[in-house]
Amino acid sequence: MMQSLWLMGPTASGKTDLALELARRLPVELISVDSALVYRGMDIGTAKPDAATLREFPHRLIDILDPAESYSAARFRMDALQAMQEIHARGKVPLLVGGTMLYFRALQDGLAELPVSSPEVRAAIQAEAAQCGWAAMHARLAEVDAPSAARLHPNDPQRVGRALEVWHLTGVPLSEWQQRGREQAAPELGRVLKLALLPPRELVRQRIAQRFETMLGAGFVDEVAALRARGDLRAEMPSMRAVGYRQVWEFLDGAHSYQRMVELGVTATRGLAKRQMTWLRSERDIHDITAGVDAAGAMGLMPALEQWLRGAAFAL
RNA sequence: GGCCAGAUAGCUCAGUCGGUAGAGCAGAGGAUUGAAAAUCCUCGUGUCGGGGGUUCGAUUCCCUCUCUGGCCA
Repeated sequence: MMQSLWLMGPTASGKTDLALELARRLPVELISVDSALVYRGMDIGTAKPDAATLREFPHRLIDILDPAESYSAARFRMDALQAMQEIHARGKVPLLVGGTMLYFRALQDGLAELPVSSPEVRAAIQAEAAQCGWAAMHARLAEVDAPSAARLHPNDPQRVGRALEVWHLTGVPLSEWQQRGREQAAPELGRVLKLALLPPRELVRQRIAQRFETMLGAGFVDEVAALRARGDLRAEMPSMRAVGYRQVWEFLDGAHSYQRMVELGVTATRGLAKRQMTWLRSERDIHDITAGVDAAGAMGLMPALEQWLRGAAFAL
């Protein structure tokens, strides 16, 4: 039976360092669970492990997409399951590490069978909304899919738009698709051991501010400038909406001063960490190992963790 | 030293023709099904700078003090 180790935590919680330490010590192979690390050329602002580290400890699902493309929870689910199978077949244990909680959730609980997004339909809906406003779009949704309209807030263009998109694409309301149930919650997933890193909020806030300065010192602005210079990327793309990238992009547009950009970037990252912690609070069966790492450091924790994993009948 | 303008939520400010005040941002909590580092929802009692006066009642009007800008010496 397949088994896997999951390491979850908000941004700047030390996930990467701990994952690398685990990879050094245990027969695991890494899978990234991160909606921004998938993009090539987005290295500094995503705090991606450097090239040498990635060579020594290959991560699946990093650098698999061009920033002009978009990824999705559903694609992640398929990609991750496949990577896990491959790693398992080699007699290793997949170690999934990351902070994109929707991806973890999709992997664990499955997703309803839904049509893939259509850029054309999506653009049409956007254009329509620009004309009549999202309140009207929400009202329109209520006519064809009352349950979804009731569930979704009129001010949530992303979800209202998606619900309309599903309707246009299939003629079947999103709520009905969802009612038909999620696809099998991946029985092949097997045994899962979830570890969580949840440092105190204040510490995370501090580290985020520090790290943002470090990123800037490492050439973050140049990185975004280079992406911009390609000419085919737009601020609305999922890749360029990533925390930090959006604020630097706006700074390069002249929308705000350098200092203001730093403030906005740090604040946006803190907001991200907050939302990640909200997910984590409702996550079932997680083992909070923060205290262990703090007390002993990743190195010191390892023997205890290794022993515990074996004690938990985890075949390593 | 004189004159003028300010002093209201952690920050930037609005406002009360006198009936003890509200936005944005920040912060906190929550949602989260092919964009998720996204998108959205909820939450605001604060000696309205200190003191005094007028008034039934002052954050609002008057006096005074303190502080901060600016201008003049």
